Amino acid sequence: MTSPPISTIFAGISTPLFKGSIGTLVLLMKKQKFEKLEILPAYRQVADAIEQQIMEGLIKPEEPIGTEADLVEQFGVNRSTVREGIRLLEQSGMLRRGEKRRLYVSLPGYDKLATRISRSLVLHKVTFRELVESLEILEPKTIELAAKHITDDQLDRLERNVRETEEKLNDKNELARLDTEFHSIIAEAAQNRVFILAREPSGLLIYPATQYIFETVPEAPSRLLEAHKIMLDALRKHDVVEAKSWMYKHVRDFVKGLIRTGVDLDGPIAKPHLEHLFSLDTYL
Amino acid sequence: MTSPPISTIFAGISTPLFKGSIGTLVLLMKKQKFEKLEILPAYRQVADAIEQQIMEGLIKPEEPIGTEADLVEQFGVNRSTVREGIRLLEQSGMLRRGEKRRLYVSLPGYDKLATRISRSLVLHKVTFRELVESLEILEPKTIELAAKHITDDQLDRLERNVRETEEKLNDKNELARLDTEFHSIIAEAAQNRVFILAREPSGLLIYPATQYIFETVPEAPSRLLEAHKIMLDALRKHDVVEAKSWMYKHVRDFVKGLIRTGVDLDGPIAKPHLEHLFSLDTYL
DNA sequence: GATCTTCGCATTGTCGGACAATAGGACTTT
DNA sequence: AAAGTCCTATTGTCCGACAATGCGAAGATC
Repeated sequence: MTSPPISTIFAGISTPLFKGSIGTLVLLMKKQKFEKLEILPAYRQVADAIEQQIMEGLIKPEEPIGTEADLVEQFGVNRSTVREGIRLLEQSGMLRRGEKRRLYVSLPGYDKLATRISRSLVLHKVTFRELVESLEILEPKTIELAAKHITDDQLDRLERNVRETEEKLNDKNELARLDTEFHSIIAEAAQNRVFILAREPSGLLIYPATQYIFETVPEAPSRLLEAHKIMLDALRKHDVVEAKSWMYKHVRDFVKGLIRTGVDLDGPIAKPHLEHLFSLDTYL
Repeated sequence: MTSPPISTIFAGISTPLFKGSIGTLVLLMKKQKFEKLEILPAYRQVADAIEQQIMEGLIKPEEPIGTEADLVEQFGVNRSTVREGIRLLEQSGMLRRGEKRRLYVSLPGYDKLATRISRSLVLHKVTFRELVESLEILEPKTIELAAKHITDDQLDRLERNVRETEEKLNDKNELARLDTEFHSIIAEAAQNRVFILAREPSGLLIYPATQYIFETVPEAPSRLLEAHKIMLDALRKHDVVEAKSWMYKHVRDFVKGLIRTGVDLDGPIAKPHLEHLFSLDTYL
C-alpha cells in the first residue's frame, strides 16, 4: 500500500483495450449506415478518462493521482502508453509533478493558459490593430471593475509599483515589466476571473511593443508614470469615471507611441516582439 | 528520400543528450552562487525545440514535420522520448496528425483553445456572477464591432440562423445551439481575433445555462427570438447603438432567466451544466 | 488503356523489459 | 538532535519488437 490512489477506479477503457481491427468490420458492412465509431488511440483514452474524472470532481486539485505503475495496472495498458497520456494532461496543466515527483491534479494556471493563447494568436498572425482594438475595449472595462472591487492590499501593491516605476524611469526593460505588472494588478483587482483570463493574453502581447516604445519615444516613460499615478489615485477614491477615462487615454497613448515606432498596424505582431514569450517557458 | 523534412536541422539538444548527472556537480560547489540551471527532461526539450522553430516561423503551419524516425535521428534520443515530446505539442494544438498520419504543424484552433479555457474556468470554480458580468461587457462590445465590420455573407448566415430559430422554437436543445451559433457568428463578424478568443469561453460556458432557462422560463424562447431579430436588423443597418443596446438587454434577459431557474449566482458553474463541454472532445 | 486488386512498404501505436538517476525515507553515527 | 549513509520506489530514458494502418506500386481484369 505505498500509494493511496484516487477514490474511484478508472472506468475509462474496455479491459485489455482493443487495438483497432474494427476498421475491417466497418468495411464489411458498408451498405448499412452506422454511426462512425470514435476510435481513439489508447493514450488519448487514458488522458480523456483521467480528465473526465477531474472535470467531474471525482479527483480534486492538489490530490495525488497514482504512480505510473498504478495507472498501468488500472488501465491495463503499457507504461509507455500511460506516459503519453500523461503528457497530454501535463501540457494542458491538469496534471503536474509535485513533491516526490508524484503526479498531482492541478489547476491550469492563468499565466500558462495566457501564454498558450498568446502564442496561438501570434501564429494566427493577428495584427497590431486587432490587439490595440482589444486593449481599448478590455483595459477600460477592467479598471472600471477594479475601481469597484479593489482591496487595500492591491492598492498597496499598485503604490509600490508606481514608486518603483518612478525610480526606474530610465530602465526600459524594467519599465515594461512594471507596466505589465501595473495592469495585471488592476486586472486582479477586477475580481472577475473570466474577464482576467480574457484580458491576459493581450497584456502579454503588448509587453515587447511597450519596450519598443520606450526606446523610440523619449517622453513615453514620464507620460506613462503620470497616467499610472492618476489611475492609482482614482482607484483609491473608487472613482470609476476618472479611472476609466484615464485608462482609455493611457491606451490611446500607447497606440500613438506604437505608431511612432513605425510599426505597420495592419501587419502581424512580428517576431522580434516575442522573445519574452519564451522566457516564460519555465512555467510551460 | 521518403520524407522531405523541415528546412533546418533541429539544433535544440546537445548531441547524445545528457541525462542529468549535473546534480552532483552543483552539490560540489554549493558555496558559490550560480544560476540554477534549467534541467529539463529530454521530452520537454524536444517539445520546446520544435515549438520554438514553429514560433520563429522556420516551420510554417500545414508544413509536414519529419516522421518520428526522422526526429529520433535529429534529436538523438529514443523514439519513446520523441513521442512524449510530440504529445505535448499535439495537445497544445501546434502539431496534428494529417494525411498519411504524418505530423503537420498546425494552428491551434479557437474552438480547442476555448474549450481548454472553459474547462479551466470550471475547475477554478468561477461563479455565474463572474460569467454574466463578463457577458454584459463582452457581448455588447462584440456586436458593436460587428455592426461596423459585418459582411453580407455573415448577415445571410445570421438570417438563416434566425429563420431556423423561428422554426424550432419548441426544441430546447436546438434553441441553445442556435443561440450559441448566433452569437458566434456575431463574434466572427467583429473581425478581431483577439477579441473573439477573449469572448469565446464565456460563450461556451453559458450554453448549458441557456438550456436550463428554456426549460424553466416559458416565454424565454420568444423573447430570445425577438431580440435576435432586432439585432439582426440593426446589424443590417450597421446601427451600432441599436445593436448594442439590444444586446445589452438580451444579456440582461439571460441573467433574469438564469435567476428564475433558481441557480445561485455566487455559486460555481455546476457540473450538470457541463456535459456539452465533453461532447466537444472530438476536437480536443 | 483504364480501372480494379493485391501486395509490399513505411510509419504509427502498442507492448515488454531494462537500467541509471533521483528523491525520500529509514537507519546509523556522532 | 543533527548529519551522514544506505535502501527503495519511481521516474526518465533506452532498446527491440510487432500488429494495424494507409499508400503507392505492381499486377490482373475488362
